[in-house]
Amino acid sequence: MSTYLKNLNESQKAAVLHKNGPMIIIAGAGSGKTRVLTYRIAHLMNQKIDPFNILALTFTNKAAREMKNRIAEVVGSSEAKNLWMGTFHSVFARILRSEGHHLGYPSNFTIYDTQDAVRLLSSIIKEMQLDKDKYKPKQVLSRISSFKNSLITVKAYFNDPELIEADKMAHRPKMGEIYHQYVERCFKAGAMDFDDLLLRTNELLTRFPAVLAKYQDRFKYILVDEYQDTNHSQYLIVRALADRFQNICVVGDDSQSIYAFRGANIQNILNFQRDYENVDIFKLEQNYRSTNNIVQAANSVIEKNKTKLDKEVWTENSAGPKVKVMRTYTEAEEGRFVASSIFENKMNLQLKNSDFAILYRTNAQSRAIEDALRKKDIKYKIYGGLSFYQRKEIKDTLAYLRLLINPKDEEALKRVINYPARGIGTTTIDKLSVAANHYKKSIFELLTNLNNYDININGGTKTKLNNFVTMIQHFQIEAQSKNAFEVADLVVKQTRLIRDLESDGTPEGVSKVENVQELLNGIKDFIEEQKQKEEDDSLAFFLEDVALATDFDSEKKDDTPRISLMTIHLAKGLEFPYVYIVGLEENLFPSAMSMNTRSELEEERRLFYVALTRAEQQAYLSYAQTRYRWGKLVDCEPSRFLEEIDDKYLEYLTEKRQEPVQNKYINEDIFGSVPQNKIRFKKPIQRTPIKKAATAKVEFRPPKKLKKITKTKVSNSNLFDNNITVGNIVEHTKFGKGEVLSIEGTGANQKAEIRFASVGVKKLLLQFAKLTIIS
DNA sequence: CAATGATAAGTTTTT
DNA sequence: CTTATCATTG
Repeated sequence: MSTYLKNLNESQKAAVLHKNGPMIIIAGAGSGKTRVLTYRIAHLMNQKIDPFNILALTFTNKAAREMKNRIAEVVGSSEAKNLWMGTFHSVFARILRSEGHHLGYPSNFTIYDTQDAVRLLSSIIKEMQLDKDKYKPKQVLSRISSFKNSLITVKAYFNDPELIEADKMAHRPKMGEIYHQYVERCFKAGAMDFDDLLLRTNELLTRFPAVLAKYQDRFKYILVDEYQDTNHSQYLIVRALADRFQNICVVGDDSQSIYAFRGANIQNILNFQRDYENVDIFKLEQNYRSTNNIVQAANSVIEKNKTKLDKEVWTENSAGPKVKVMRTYTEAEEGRFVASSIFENKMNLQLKNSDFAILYRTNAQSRAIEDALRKKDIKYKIYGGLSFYQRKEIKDTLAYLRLLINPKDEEALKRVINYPARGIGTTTIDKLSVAANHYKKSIFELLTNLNNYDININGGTKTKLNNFVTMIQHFQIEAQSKNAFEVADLVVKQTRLIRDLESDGTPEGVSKVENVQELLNGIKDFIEEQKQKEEDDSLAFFLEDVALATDFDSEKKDDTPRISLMTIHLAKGLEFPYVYIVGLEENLFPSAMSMNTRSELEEERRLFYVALTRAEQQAYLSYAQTRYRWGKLVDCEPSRFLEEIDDKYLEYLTEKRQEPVQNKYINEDIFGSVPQNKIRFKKPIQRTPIKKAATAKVEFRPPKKLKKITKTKVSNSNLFDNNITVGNIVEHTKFGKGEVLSIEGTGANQKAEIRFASVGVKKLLLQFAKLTIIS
């Protein structure tokens, strides 16, 4: 028996050895799912299955890369290289490059990212003279996206009275027309958006039986990781491809389905046994990752969900410390708590930065944490957020490269035609855009022969336009003999893009120059890596890589160990010894946007489950009582998820019940005086009642407004007088009980001298000291 | 057409 | 508080 099988438990081994026919592996968090997938593929190859015949679809490129490397360790890299492995988007983008011509797409089609798509929609909405407040480009895009994910083409849309009616009711009667325009314009530009990569693949496989047969035949074994997060479009692709051999293996955990917002359909995993015949079911329920306290705490939360498959995650690991819960007054204090806790743990337990992760619900939360970490000089890395490739200077540089690969790429052209400024303004661009639509040609095509078309542009502008075209064409010619790095280098120099940034002089300008420089280095690295792997190192391929890259893919080689900061969504699939989950507050986590239906709330709960199960040794949960939102201080209630965890797995670092905060919630009347009897206690925020899950297909949600939260202002007036007096016994969150010896100063500067039992006499600024009067 | 300042709008989560 | 878009001026 092969050595790798010895590392598996019985159910893992069974899943690895199972050979033909449909199978589902329901893999609880931390149950060694990746290991099973890896060994299963390696095992297939050891059984003389040609890697060319194996298709493995993963959730991220990083997961694919890592799995490939691990397989290579078992079967050798020359074999592993031939596996078809990657995300749905990257694998089918590649197939569409060679098969797209059936659908009328060039092989060099551009992949529009979200920003490109939003910009295109903005211009369509503007051209149609629609009210952009009713037709918000981002909302329109998400609606179009859900159409595409459900395979509702423009034609299908207009054949469905219900959809048309729904948009009418939502005051967006022109939705269908916008959708139509959008699809046409993308097609004309030789561009596909993210959803097109899946939708067009479906179209390809449906309309061209020969193509379908070819890939059915090629992919004799298909494996899909994170199946719970596939959408309808992906589901259909898998079904079509697996139809011939039925050797389909899906792996997933319904409890970790967290991407419904982008069309993922949890029913795909729940219904797998109905979709295929004679399905063999494997359950991986033993958790190897976390302590028993973490496993049980997580179980106690996910139990509250109604929609789920039957499984019980358990572990033989030791109980470990309880999950610690911390309450703080402000988000800044929350940040300080996390930073000092990490600092202490590092010191006491001899841990590395890489042993820690801080997870949050929204990217915006990272700021307060960062500030605290910087003050403690703890090195960190933020994943996600504004990624490198989304920065303006990078997108501009890439737009030039995109344009010379695919001159029809209108969004790229609009980005760079006047950047750096060369005297071609919006008026000209609008005229060109209108003419391009009229002549059914791309703007670039018009530009190559301006005099053939009737466009009202004056001579001077025409010269400028011609110069631009000549420059791009020059790049195109150079690109035939130069490699991707040399071309990019030429572009940033000749377009004066880099010089424009350099002349800026501000610190931001300097960092932009560095970023562009880094992009060039990235291209260089890319070429070398691809050469080594004997794979495509063309500029076109680099652009595709970039379009589908996630933040994890652009990881810099950096020796300093750093703690990781990321959203919970990004943390899926990762694990860390110490995990801090911050911002456990109602309206933040669960998000205010997700409390309208049971299904949305259940997804938030699964998200919390994912967060908690990232931890191996110890999990910390924290929440703040006040937090800045849009620059305004708002009060927060602790998250319902905290109550949902069985108390016996928790340890509260602060008292569970929050005491009314002295000094902060005092009504300020118009005269600025502060009546003693007007101390306002926090009202519990009323929770949005849970409505029944919507059954509608793809509907716009009614606009939801963030509930107004009772807001009190902390001012620096005389608010701080009157409360604490000499002789009071007070309690401090850190120092415990103490007696007030004296008070000096007024207003914000008021200080009190207090003798604490624990630390002796301290002088504290009342404004900042967290004191509760006891007597 | 470009640069500057004013105002509005926005924070879920991402391939 | 930050970013994107708009309006005004040179």
